[in-house]
Amino acid sequence: MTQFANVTEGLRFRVVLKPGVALGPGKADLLEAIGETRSLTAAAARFGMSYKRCWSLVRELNASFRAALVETEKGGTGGGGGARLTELGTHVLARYRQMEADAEAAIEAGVTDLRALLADETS
Amino acid sequence: MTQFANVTEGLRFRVVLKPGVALGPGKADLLEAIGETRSLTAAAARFGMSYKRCWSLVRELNASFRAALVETEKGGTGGGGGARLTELGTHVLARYRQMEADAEAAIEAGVTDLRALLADETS
DNA sequence: TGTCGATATGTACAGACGGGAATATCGTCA
DNA sequence: TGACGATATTCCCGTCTGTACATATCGACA
Repeated sequence: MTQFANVTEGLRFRVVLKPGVALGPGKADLLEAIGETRSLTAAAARFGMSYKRCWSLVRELNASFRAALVETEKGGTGGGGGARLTELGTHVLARYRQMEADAEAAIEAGVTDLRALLADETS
Repeated sequence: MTQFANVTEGLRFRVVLKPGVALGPGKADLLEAIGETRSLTAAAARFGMSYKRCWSLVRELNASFRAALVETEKGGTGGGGGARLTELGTHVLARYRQMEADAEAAIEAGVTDLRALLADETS
């Protein structure tokens, strides 16, 4: 149960911006989910991720960039708090998605080639 | 000491060919080193990597593809054995390097953009 | 035939990662 | 003003990864 079924056959890669700072599918998906659910708890639940991990990733992201990508509130509105993407967060996410698509297109031929060389399997 | 200084400032990404099979900078560098040193021990030492880890990665690679990427001999010739890249191994390595370059070019603009948004640091 | 140097392999141990649970904090609303 | 629901934070512990150590194996060569 180390890794769930989230890793499908699709191409997954992560961009290392700096030795300690990387942006990959996990964080991107999380940002997206936060933007949609407007809640860390809900976003985490979507992936079966623990709240703690979700919050750790958000903190990491916020600390890595010059401004927060995710803004949170504790008490209040409606339920009792919430989260939302900042403008920067939205921008970063969009950028990543674009890079993802670009890179995928760039190495598509190579991936096809390499996959043909893999050992036979039922997959 | 979990991560050494191997992760430079350059762009590092890994290609996931199949859920369990990934090809990244580590394995590529290792393949390259094996091709040059013709020895698992020497290749491992080059990165300060333990011999066992080196051998595990090689085994993993060989098992993943339809044929071995690295061929080894136990006793004999000169010192007492050795290793070398097969034709397939050479091909796979070359392919990966090409994909690496292509992808890097494709997302270069995005990386530049995102890096400009990182928190200020001495790096 | 015995030595040497490399591959091949298992065992034990240490550290990192992540999960779970418990707890604190906060602000709106009934 | 008290309850609720969400964020925020810490501790404990199991799991996994990889290192270190030890050892087996093998084949050319002196």
